[in-house]
Amino acid sequence: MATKRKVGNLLALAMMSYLSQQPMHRYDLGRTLRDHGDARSIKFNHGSLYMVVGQLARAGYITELETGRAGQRPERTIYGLTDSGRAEFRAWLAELVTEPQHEYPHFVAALSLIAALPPDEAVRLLRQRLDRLREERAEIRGLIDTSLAQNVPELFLVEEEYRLAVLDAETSFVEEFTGKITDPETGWAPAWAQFHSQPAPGV
Amino acid sequence: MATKRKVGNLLALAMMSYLSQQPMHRYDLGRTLRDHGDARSIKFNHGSLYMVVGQLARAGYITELETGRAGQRPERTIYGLTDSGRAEFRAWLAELVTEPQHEYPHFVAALSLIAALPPDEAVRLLRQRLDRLREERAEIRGLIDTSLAQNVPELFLVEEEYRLAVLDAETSFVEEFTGKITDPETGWAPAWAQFHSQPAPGV
DNA sequence: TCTATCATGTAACCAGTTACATGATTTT
DNA sequence: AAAATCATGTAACTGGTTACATGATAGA
Repeated sequence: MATKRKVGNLLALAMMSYLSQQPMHRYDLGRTLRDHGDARSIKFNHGSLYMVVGQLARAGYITELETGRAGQRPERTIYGLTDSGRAEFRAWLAELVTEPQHEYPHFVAALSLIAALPPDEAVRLLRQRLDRLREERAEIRGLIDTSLAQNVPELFLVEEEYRLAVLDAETSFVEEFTGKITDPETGWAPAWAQFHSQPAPGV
Repeated sequence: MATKRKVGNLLALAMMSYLSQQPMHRYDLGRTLRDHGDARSIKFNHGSLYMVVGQLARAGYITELETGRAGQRPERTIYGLTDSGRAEFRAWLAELVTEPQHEYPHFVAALSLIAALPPDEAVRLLRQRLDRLREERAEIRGLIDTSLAQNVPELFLVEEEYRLAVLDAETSFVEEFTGKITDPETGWAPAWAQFHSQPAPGV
C-alpha cells in the first residue's frame, strides 16, 4: 500500500539525497542532478526544480540555511535537509525498494490494443521495434562500459544494468510473440485476420 | 521521436479503439473499459473520462452523433469516431508498438539512489521485494489461467504475458544484485559500508 | 564589444484528480 | 419506503510544463 507522501515527485527524493550530503542552492541541485546523469532515471526540468523545492520547503523537509552571494549574481538561498526530511527520505526510498508499483508503461497499453491492427501490420511494427530495442541496448551497454572504464563503481550503474535486463526480457518477449503470430502451423494470424474482415465506417 | 499528439492521454487511445467498433455514450465507454479489464493497462477514473472525451471532441477525433434517452435518465450523448480519429488511432498505436519510450519506473529511481542506504539494509529491503514480486507473479499467472479457462484467446492476454516476462527479469536481476552485494569473497558490502561511516547531521 | 550561454526567477497555462451534487433505478 | 448503487455531470484544486524575462559572465 503505497503510503501517500506529502511530496510525491521523485525529483524530491533525489534532491533530498543530495541535500543529505551537503546543503546546496537550487541551481547547484539542478547542475548536480544533470551532471550526475540522474535525468535518465528521474524526470526533471527547470520548472519542476523550483516547484519541488517549494513543496519540500512547505512540507518542512528542507529549510533555508543562509543566503549567500557570489560576485554580482542575485542572492542564492542555500537549503539544508531537516531531520524530518532525512526520515522521509529513508522511509520513502525503503518503500520504493521493497514495494513494486503498479505502473502503466506505454508498451503495455499498446499490447492491450494491438488486436485492433491487422496481424501482418502488427508483425511488421513489432519487427521494427526489435531494431529499436537493439539500438537502445547498444546505447546503454556503451554508457555502462565507458563509465566502468572511467572507474565508476558498478554500484552506481545498477539502474542501467536493470534497464538492460528489462530490455533483454522485452526483446525475447517480442520475438516469441511474433513467432506465435506467424507460425505456419499454429500461428494466430488467420483467426486474427478474420475479425478485421469488415471495418466499421468512419463518420 | 515521439510525435507530439494533440491528445496525449492513453485513455484516449483505448476510447478511440472502442469507438472504432461502435458509437457509444461516455458512460458505456467507462463501463466497457472497466469490464474489459483495461484498467490494468491504462489508468483511468471517472474524472479523466470526461476530460479526455472533451479533448477528443475538441481535436475533432470524435463527434456527437445523437442524444438518446433511455427511461427517465438524463440525455446521453452518443459519440462516434471520425475519419481523422481513425487515422490518429492507427498512427498512434503504430508508434507505440514500434518506438520504445524512455520511461521512469519507480524502481529505476530507487536503484539510482540505493547507495544512500547502508548495504545490509539494502539487502534486507531487496529480499522483501523478492517476496512481493513472487506474489505479484502468482496473481498475474492466476489471472491469465482463469481467463484461458474461460476461452479468452491468448491474443487478448499478451499484455499480461508481457508483465510476467518483465517481472521474471526483474526477479532475476534482484537476485543477482543481492548476490553481488553479499558475496563473501567479492561482495560490495564492505566498500559500500565505508562511505556510510559518518552520516551528515540533520538541521 | 558583441554574442552566447549561464544563472535565476515568475507567470500563465494545461492536464489530471478529488470532491461535490443530484436524480433514477434496483434491492431489501 | 429506505438504502444502496447506478448514472451523470460540474467545480475546484493541485501538479507539472512552457514560455517569458532578465542580469552576469565568458568566449570570439
